[in-house]
Amino acid sequence: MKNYIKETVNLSIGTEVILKGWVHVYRRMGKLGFIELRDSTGIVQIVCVPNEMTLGADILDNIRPEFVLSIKGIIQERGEKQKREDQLTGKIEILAKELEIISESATPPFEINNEDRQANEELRLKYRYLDLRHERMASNIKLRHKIIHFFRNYLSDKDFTEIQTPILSKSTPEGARDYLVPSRLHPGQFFALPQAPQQYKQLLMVAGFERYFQIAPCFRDEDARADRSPGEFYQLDMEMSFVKQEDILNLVEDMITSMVEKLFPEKHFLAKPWPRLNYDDVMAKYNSDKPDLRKDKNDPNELAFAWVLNFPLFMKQTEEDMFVGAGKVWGPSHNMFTAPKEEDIQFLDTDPGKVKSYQHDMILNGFEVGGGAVRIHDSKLQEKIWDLIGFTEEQKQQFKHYISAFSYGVPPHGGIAPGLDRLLMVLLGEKSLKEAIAFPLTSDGRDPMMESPSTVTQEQLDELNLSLNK
RNA sequence: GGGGUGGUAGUUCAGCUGGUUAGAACGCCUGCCUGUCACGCAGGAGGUCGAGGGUUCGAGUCCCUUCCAUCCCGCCA
Repeated sequence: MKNYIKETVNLSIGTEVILKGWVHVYRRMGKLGFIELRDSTGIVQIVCVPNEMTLGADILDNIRPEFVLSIKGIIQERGEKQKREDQLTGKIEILAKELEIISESATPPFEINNEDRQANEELRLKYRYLDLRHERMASNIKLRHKIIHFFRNYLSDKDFTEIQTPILSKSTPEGARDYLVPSRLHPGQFFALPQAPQQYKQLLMVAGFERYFQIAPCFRDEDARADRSPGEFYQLDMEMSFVKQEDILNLVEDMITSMVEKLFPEKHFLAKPWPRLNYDDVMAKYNSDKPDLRKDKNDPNELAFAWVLNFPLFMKQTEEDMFVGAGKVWGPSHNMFTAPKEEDIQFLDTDPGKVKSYQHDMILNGFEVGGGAVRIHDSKLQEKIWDLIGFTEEQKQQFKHYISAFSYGVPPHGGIAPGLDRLLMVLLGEKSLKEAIAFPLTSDGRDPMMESPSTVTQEQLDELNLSLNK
């Protein structure tokens, strides 16, 4: 076994340790060698004095950055002039006794130990396994883990059950373009990757789980933006039964607030509790449904969370929108399962544009970091909504499982799905989602490291009954 | 699909109204150095200036074509 570098500060002077890790920086002072050794927990200085070494003194000339080394040595206090108060291990160093090269490294295409000089994004992604060695990137990915860990514990303690829903799913006429997966066993038929586990989580409520969550991958075949990954992204998908909108907002607000206070203690909230704003007011005042409410945009630690409520249930469609039902004026402003406010149901027939919904958006510093709703749990009302947005009988048939399920006792339910990537990006103060994701795609949906997407063999295509037309 | 910006050394970039052998920093290689920590010192290698064509006595620089990157719009219930 090895010792972790962060342990060395807690062990007493004179303790023998075995450290294994990467050469972060190597400085040669004649016969002396100073290695800054890096492992997953930190960096410590190794002092190599040939006279003191029983093994490896002869290889001091051969050491290069990013070599993997094994070092046996003694913890010693640094001389007064050598102490570095700003570093975790700055008061100590390791006097090497034995040194071995475990693995050599080619010269990296960019510098690992210099965060200031950043290579361009495509090069970083091509060598992502090296880019992730940068302290900032590693720290981002570890924080992502801590956030997910916090949410899991928080929700588990509140009787939520984490459930995995299928990745191979069904194409339905929802908002975004689907990723399709051809079925080999059923020629001519396709799975779709889920845009969100929307129907599954509602069916889990029908099943009686009452409280569900999932760290859910979502797939949408749309072009990227700075705050929108191409292809896939992760949401903390949640759904609860027997709740009102108020209950959902309170629970999520407490969860996010607690997480931020624990993991980002330097951050401060512009307002607690979060403001709850009307969609109409927000649009009138800011001309955006996700306004940046910060008072001081130069303060990197200011967090302006807010809820946006009372969205219209429908939006007028232009001909080009054509959500479904060609020629129909109204389309769902969010998703078609969102419940209308009870007091507005009377307007469904006469003035649909007037109907407000139980949609709730969570916004932060100008980003939408989560959205959800209280759902329709009355199948008659659901069918009425579908008629209004112009669903054909054929389209309704694609949801017959859903209507069928809703005939067997449905609890009132609702939920939300905070976007993990985007939330993390804002909390980290990063300008790109890619800084919050271990292996992101480029903006045009490629992976320069794996070189995906890629062509496949004719045999694979034949087996799937696919042919490519030029 | 439309628009903006960019492509020069391994990396990040400079290179003026076209003019000798295309530069800097860091990285890399060699040598020296027993307390460095942005180590230092001395020396060195490294370039199809994205590609193709054109204008010109002469093109990294101007023009055309094309490829690539990146951002925005469309799109994203």
